Amino acid sequence: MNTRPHDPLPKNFDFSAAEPDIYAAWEEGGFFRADPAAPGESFVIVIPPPNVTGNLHMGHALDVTLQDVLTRYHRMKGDNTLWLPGTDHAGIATQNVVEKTLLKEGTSREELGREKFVERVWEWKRQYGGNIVRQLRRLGGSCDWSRERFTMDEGLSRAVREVFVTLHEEGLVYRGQYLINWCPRCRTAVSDVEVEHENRRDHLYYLKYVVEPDPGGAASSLPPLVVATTRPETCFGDTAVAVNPDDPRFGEYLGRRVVIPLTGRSVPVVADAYVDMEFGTGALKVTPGHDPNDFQIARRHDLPAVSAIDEGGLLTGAAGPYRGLDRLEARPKIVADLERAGLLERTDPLEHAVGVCYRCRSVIEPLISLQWFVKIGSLAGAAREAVADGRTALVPAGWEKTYFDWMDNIRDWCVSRQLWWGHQIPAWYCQKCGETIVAREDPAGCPKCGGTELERDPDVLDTWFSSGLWPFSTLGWPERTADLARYYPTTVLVTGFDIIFFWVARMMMMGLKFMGDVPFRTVILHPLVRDAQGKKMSKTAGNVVDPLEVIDRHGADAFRFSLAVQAGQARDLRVDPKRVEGYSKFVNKIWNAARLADSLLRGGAAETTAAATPGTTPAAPATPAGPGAGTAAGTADARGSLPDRWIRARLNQVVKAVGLELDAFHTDRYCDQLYQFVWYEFCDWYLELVKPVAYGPDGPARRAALETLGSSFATILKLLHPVMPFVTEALWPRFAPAGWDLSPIMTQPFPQFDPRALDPEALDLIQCLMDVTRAVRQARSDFGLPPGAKLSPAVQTTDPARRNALSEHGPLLLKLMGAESLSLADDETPRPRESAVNVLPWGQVWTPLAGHVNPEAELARLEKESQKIRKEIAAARGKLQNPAYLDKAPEEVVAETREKLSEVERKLESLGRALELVRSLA
RNA sequence: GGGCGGUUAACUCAGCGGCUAGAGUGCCGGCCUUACAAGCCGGGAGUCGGAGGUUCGAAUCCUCUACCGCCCACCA
Repeated sequence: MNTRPHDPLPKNFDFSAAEPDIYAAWEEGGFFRADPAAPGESFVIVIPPPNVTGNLHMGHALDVTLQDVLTRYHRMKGDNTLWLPGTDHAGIATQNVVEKTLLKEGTSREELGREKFVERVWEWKRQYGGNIVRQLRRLGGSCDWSRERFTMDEGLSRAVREVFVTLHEEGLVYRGQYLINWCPRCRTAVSDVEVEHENRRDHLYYLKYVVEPDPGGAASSLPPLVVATTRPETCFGDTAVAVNPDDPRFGEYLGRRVVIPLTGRSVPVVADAYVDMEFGTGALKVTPGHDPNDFQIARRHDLPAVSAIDEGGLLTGAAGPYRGLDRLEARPKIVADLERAGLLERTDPLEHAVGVCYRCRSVIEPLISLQWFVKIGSLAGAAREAVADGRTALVPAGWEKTYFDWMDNIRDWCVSRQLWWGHQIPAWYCQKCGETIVAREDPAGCPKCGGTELERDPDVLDTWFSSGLWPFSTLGWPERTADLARYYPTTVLVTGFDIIFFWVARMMMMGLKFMGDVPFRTVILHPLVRDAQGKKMSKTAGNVVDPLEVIDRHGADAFRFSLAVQAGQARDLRVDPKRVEGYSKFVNKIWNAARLADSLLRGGAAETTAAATPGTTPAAPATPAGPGAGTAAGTADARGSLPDRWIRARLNQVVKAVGLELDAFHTDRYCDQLYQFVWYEFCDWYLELVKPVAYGPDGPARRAALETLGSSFATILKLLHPVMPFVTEALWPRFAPAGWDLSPIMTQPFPQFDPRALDPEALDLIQCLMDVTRAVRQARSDFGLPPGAKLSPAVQTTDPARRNALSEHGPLLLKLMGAESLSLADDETPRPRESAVNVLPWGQVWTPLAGHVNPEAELARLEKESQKIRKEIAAARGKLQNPAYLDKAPEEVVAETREKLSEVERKLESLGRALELVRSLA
């Protein structure tokens, strides 16, 4: 069993066939499961629970990808890693969905009754609730499914009840009659954050309130009081007209009564400083039952509240003949009637914001209602403090201000909802004595009067009440479980910034209150997903890109990579299928590099060339350690060939860099660095450098090279695994180290930086080989040398190390630059007459042009280059002649400038010689 | 009304006090070189939104300003 696959890799990665099998193997292997008893530092993420009825959208995909990258990284690092998944019951949203299907069936929740309806929702949940969870698996999410939770499962419901009762005991939960936000469509109260404001073009109506005769019965000589309002239909709820006490225009009206138009009812004129003299007419109709400001004014003046609009959004009996009309339909009728009665002075256009329900977009109706509230002051204060003092960090930190502003201006949280789907409020009312009982266990009787006729509060709690407990309720609270002890506080929360108030803030409050500690150390607020044009994705706009379709088309790895590489500090992330396609090429690149490496390691050439030599001993397996392990010292031979030394040194640098990026949660830079390195260094240079050796005769040198090839590719796969779990897992069996025990790559240790494995010499010399190769390629391209032209370039340099490297790797270079021979020259060597010159900091490259010479063109080229260099010299000299610069700039910077200056001066000198020669030809 | 973000190559973005401002895509020219044409090689391309200021040095920090976007908000 413990054998490597021997068959050649297929030409392409068949991700659609491989992904499900790989995922199933991970899951069956139990590799996602966390063990609180295991050693290691804890790394914990709780998933932002998607709605049970939901389908995977781009926002989830981004969220899950980022969490999975971090989770896989920390798991490989050896941390005790838990990623806890689950779903949210999503009160209104879910209830709406089920109600819609009932409607199609020709019935309704009212017809079914509460019990049957709730049972229907559970049924729905059982049937479709698994959808979203299956879809998370398609993305490769390595969640610990054994710990999957649902906000309405038994344990979490207990936690909700415990929290509610405790808060009630402490006086932090109360019930009362206040003006709240009401959605007439959902027929429930909603909290402040659930109201969104939309700017609308509307009208300001000027209504005449006729002054009532004074108590003596004499008709008033005062003209009618004109009041401006956007909502004439609420006038039936007016209980006063208010003016500013300092407003000289209305002094005579104070204390008088005015008649509400269309009603005959009269109300007092009161003075209140709230009234803005500048706005409208300076007189404000006071409607305490339907406006938050008016509600406040009414409290100050002890005015009654009249409800003119009911919970269905219909006008009440207070509206007389208009009773039963919808508030929005009533307005034009009322305006017409006012006009007819001569009580409408005029109408002005006005743009203002109206509140709408964030779920159904209906206009929110403020009305007075008996609801449950959470007293928020102390909770918000603690939550604010925890971010202010750094116990929890928001990333990017710019969000802190938003968070503080919200916490500072927060009002009590209305938590009761007139829904059936959710956690029913644990409150009972004694029908005999009216006592309210809030209890952990269902009460049998009234503790006050002993009455047994109790009625339970029909309302349920705001969905966000239970999600606010998510970081500890999912770990078993209020039980003192091993999970809770080990995994709370969680390490990082990854979510979109759109739910800072809804969710993040509430978790902060609840975590601090009930666990005595913050729920997470870091909150990563990632961008919101937009379409390719930057527009919000929405069903109505028709620009929704389905993540599952993208995965079907390009594979999960390419999709994940495209999300992770774009998830920087910006606020928008544009999902463009073309871009995903671009990264699918990267997956293909990796696959093909693997094909090459694999075929070489298996002892033959690629299968596209000659057949593999039968019986050849497979290459020595890769070493398990990271790059360069144990090779810091020793002779050149012991360190291996120059390309070997170089790739190990580079890989070591990359290991360090990407580790730092991931530790700082910069998945974008982690991805970008790997992309650059794998494609433009490993594939474009290293693999090309290895080929001649690998295809050459067998021997110690070849074997050493193959060993480096195998181990470095294995390292690359491990580095890529967090973001590209599938393709790396699929390839792993080919590159796993000796003693391979069938354990998957996801359980391998993440490569570690080796501070001893630096090799600046190798980096420098390979750079030199690259420079020469590029110079010759450039000359070939610039002068249009035919593809078959035989070139015999020369490199002029006196640097012994470089001369050495060039002569040693001459044959190798010839292939890369398509030349016939390469010769070395020194300062004494005369330059061949017909040749292109590339000036490098340490020498020149001469490429003979063999009849393709065009001295004028080259002259122009060299002159252009010398212009550029002159400018650089001037800049560097200017700096070094500036005493302020020498005085104030850091030493390293000055040293760099000096070095730079001598380099460009050398270059210019060298260029000067070249120019001279070309001029003599031209 | 208050706050936040963006403005860098044709497009999408990175860089956020010091290398000649980068990458991907696109574009132009040349290659079917035996891992990959989903590829290779070479190339052109930007007064870093505008105006001031701080600094030896600014795309980067400060002030003002223009446009685009987002969030919060009890002027009816």
